[in-house]
Amino acid sequence: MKSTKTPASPRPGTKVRGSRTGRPIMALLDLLGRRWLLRVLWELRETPATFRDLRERCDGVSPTVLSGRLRELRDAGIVDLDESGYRPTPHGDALVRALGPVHDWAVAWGRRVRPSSE
Amino acid sequence: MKSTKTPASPRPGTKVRGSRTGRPIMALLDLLGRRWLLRVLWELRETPATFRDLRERCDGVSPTVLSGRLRELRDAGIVDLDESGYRPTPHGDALVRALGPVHDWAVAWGRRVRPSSE
DNA sequence: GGGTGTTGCTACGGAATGTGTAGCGCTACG
DNA sequence: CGTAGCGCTACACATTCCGTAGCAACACCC
Repeated sequence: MKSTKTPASPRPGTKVRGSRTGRPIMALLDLLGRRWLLRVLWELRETPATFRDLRERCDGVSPTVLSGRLRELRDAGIVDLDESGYRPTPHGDALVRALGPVHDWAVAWGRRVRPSSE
Repeated sequence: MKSTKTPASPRPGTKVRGSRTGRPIMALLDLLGRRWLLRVLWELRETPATFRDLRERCDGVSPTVLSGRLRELRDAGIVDLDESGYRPTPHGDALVRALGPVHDWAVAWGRRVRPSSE
C-alpha cells in the first residue's frame, strides 16, 4: 500500500472526502480543492500542452503531483490526451468556461487590493 | 515558531504558491485550491453559521483547518464574522455568485455519470 | 551500432499540510 | 456555584506534497 495507491478521483455518486451524500457539487468541490488542479485546468484553457510543457506552465510543479492531477482530471472526463498533448474534453471546456466569472472576480479583486495589476 | 505560523494568505500582488507573477487569478487559484476552502465558502452561500455550526456543515472538518481557512478567507476579504456568525462579505457574495455556473456544471456532470442525482 | 533528443511518468526521502481529540478562556443563564 | 454555548488552539499522528533523479519508449540522424 504505497506506490500503487488508488487516487480515488471524486465522482458524483461516490463517497468523496468530506461528504457521503454523493451530491455532484460535493464531488466537484473536493476535486477542485486539490492542490494545482485548478491551475492545471486553467493553463489548458486555450492551447493543449504536453506533460513537460504543462509542468513549465505551472511553474515547475512536481511530476508526481501533475501526474496525479492529470489522472484525476482524466478519470473525471475533464481532460484528455491525444497526439497534440493534454487538452480539455468538450465537457472540460464547459467547465473552463464556467470558471470565467471566477476569473473576472479575481481581476476585480486585484484592482481592489492593488490597482493597476492586470 | 509553531503555533503562530503566518498562514500566508494569497493576495494579488504578492508571491503566491506556485506563481511569482502576482496576477490575481494565480492568487485566487492558489487560495481556492486549498483543502476545504471551496466547501466552506459554499456552505456559507445562503445562511451565516457559527464556527461549530460550520464544522458540522462541513462533515466535521478539523477545527485546525477550519480556523486556518477562515483566517485566509477573512484576510482576503471574502468572509467576515459578526454577531450572527460567519458570513460572506459583499465581495465574497459576488465570488459565491461567480461559482454559480460551476455548480450548474457539477449538476450536469452528475446527470452524465449517474442520472437522477440532484 | 551509436548518439541526442523528445515523450509520459514513477521512485524515493524529506518537508509541508491535514486529521482527530482534548481542552483553553470567554460569556451568558440559572 | 454548574452548565452550556462560543471561537479557537495544542499536540501527536497520518496523509499529501515537493524536488530530484531516472526509467522505458520512441524518434531522428550518422
